[in-house]
Amino acid sequence: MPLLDHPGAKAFLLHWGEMGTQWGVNRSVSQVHALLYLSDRPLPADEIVDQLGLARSNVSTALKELQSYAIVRRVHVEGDRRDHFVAELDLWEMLTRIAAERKRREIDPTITLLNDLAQRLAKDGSAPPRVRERITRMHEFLSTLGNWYEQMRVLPKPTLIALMKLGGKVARFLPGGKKGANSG
Amino acid sequence: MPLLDHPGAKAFLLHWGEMGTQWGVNRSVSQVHALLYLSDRPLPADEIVDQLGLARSNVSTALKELQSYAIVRRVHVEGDRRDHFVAELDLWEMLTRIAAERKRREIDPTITLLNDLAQRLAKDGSAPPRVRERITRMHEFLSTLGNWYEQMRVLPKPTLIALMKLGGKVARFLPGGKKGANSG
DNA sequence: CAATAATTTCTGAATTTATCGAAATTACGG
DNA sequence: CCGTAATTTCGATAAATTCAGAAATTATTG
Repeated sequence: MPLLDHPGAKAFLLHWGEMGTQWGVNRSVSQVHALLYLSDRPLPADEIVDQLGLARSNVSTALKELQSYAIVRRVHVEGDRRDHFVAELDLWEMLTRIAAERKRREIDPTITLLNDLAQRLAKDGSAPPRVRERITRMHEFLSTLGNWYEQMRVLPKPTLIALMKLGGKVARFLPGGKKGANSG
Repeated sequence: MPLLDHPGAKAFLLHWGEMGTQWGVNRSVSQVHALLYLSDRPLPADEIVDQLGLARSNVSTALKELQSYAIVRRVHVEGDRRDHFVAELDLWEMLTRIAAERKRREIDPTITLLNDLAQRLAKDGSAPPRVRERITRMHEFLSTLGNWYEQMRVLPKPTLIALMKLGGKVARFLPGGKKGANSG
């Protein structure tokens, strides 16, 4: 029985698809992801086509995109020569992989560009001072964020989760921090 | 002299525009933002039109959108009856405002939907168990992230900056944390 | 409060992006 | 290897978005 016969499953899938479009991911890609996320078994492309009513080629492209984010992977199913696909089910893992890939695709090239521009502007006497200053600031800001991200990225997942659970309380540990530092 | 006569300024602006499209913001909006960010004075809409070569109506819409994120604001310029606009120049402030607005527009409604679905599925005996479990998990995950965000949001900006500068070292303060906890 | 400047809203054209179906390619089983 | 199933690539079309210009609205000045 098709997963999407269930209204809850369908509602989730439709919403997830819209969500994708708002974040610059095309609807087919996020719908395929939603379907695999809800599925209790690896699905072959054909079945995704049937359930979502998309063209075969479209599903192929979507699967490739999802694999490039490493949040879907190909698995072999005994006795079936078709490829099957499963979604990453650990949501924390899913989030960090998406973050990693978006940084790689979008943030890193931006930092590189800003770095070039900032260096060029520093030597260019004719550059409007404000432009130099603002681009330099933006470069510093994104670099700082990038460095922070790199440091978080390498922490073990349980550590990250613990930090998140700690929430605002982390501030207690800062030098001039709020009352009650280190005491709990 | 038009700001964009400078090649560095122009390169920044074009890149920023593309960046926007990849994150679900339309190019005009992010270009207007980039221009205001680089400008050393408040600009009236007309001047944005001239410098970017966009239609007046577009600029109007873009400014409205940027104001809805609270990263651009209208200012009055002595002796000129036209509205003028300036961008938020504190980049940390800019980031937190964008984050706040995107959460409000996209994440919060998703959590609401997932909450409804999870509740409904819990009572629906006919629901496929995997669907129930996965939707519930997603709901818990996003709620946890949302709660974390709320706690971070209310911290004073200097505290947030200090935490970011601390980077991976925050992990030292966790109960079973890495070597050297609390000793610095 | 009338005249006009400034701004916003609306509509349709142009461009871009998403999606499809056919054709080509690749992988597999006999 | 040959035939067939499975998958991907590619050109064409549909859908959606962006954008300009006209019309309507709002604000400001004298």
